[in-house]
Amino acid sequence: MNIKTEPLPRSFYERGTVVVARELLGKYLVRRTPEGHIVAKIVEVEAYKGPKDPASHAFKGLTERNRPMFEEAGFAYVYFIYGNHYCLNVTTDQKRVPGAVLIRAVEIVDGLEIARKNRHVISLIDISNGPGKLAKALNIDKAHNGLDLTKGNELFICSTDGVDSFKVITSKRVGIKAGREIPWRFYIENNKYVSKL
DNA sequence: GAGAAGATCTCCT
DNA sequence: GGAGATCTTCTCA
Repeated sequence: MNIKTEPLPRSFYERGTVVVARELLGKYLVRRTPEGHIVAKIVEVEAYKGPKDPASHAFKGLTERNRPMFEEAGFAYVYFIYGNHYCLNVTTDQKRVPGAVLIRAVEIVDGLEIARKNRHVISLIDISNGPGKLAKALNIDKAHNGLDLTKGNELFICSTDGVDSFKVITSKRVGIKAGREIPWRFYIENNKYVSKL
């Protein structure tokens, strides 16, 4: 199986948020840094929408913070939370229709030494099995907020040539207080990098 | 301008 | 299994 170097096109992201979230599983997140590149397979995601989703940042309408969710699809939406952590999202759906997919966990397949250095942990799994962890491992912060993921620059997402078969598990979202009952969390079955079962 | 809450992680028991 | 860390953003006065 070979990883393509072409970023996914804008049209991939300009669909319903839940569909995009599901299809992002098994895709590869590529991060280019001065020290080298890191490639990470996406193994866990959550979908967040707009006015009908009480857990979403866009629930109460447009603010300066959630603006990327209302803009065009295929951009990074990075926000800072709990005084410690960044979370990486990908914007989806049509312009003015808020939507984003939170990338919750990845499996690093290349550039492991760089990621490990960013994280200061020994355990392989602990490097990237959570949204705050993977952002730190890939050295992603608010400087990447609003970055276009279809340009193939320092951060983008691409697919693979071969067929990577896996089973997708659907479950309820994690770490939120409102909208818990909506089953918009998706992950790859039996992947040990998934944050919680 | 102040206060509260938050899509989490880590350490401690 | 539980609580503290720690700061940005939003809301209200």
